Amino acid sequence: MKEFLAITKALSDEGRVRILLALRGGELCVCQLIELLALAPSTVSRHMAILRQAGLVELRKEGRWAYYRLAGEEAPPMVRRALDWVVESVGRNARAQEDRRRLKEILRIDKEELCKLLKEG
Amino acid sequence: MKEFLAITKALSDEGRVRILLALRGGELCVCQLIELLALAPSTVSRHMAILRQAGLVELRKEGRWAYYRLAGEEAPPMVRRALDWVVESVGRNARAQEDRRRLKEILRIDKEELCKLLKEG
DNA sequence: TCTACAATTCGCCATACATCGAAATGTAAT
DNA sequence: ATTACATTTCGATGTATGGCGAATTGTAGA
Repeated sequence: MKEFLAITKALSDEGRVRILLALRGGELCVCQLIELLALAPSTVSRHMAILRQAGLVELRKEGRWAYYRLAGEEAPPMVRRALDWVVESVGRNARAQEDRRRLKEILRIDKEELCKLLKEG
Repeated sequence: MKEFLAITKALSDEGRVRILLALRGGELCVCQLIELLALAPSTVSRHMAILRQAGLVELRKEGRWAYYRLAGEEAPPMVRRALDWVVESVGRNARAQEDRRRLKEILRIDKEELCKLLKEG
């Protein structure tokens, strides 16, 4: 029950749901999610910790960068079904499509460049 | 997205999840849920309002009594899948089984009798 | 009409959570 | 070694949420 509630709580924030949907296209760097959601780095980092604690996303660290991806096939059925449910329920949402569009643009920018831009404003 | 978040928020409280699982056996009166969860009537009523707003349960009023049941087949797929997910994830939980046992006993008591007992404490 | 009563709504309190900026962490480059 | 920098952790603040008791609502019976 605790694990289940960790998932439902993780899913009960719009920003975190948007993150999960954005990760459908493959792993993303934290700075890319910061740009997408327009939130403070500390806030996004906290969101990722919550998603990770719930088992919904996995982390890969490479140098200074942190890449997050959706939980894989080996994840517990409870988690897999949660992710499927999210995608089927809000994957075609207006907000989700807008994010998809913006994400394409964000991915065009080099990561290093993107981080610089974030600092300036 | 708003409807989806209404569901995830509704599901992110243990008491409300227990209520949904208890309703698997068919509709229940509010006083029966009060007894099962050992919460104040006002609290249970609020929980039911949240579940109803999310579309997860339906209400039937009969005289002074209010009966709640799980959303039916005609409910949106998002809701149906949520309920299926809940049942499959925590339906066999220890807490859920204990509730099932206690619910059997509660259902043996006449509703009028049960309400009287609740007043006394 | 008046009373009893199941359920709901309201007002209040304590706790949990989202957010931010500042400080800390750890890695890469100079 | 030192600096630069992506990310995380920490501390503070405002808002949301769960809980209760009191007051309200609406229905059934006296």
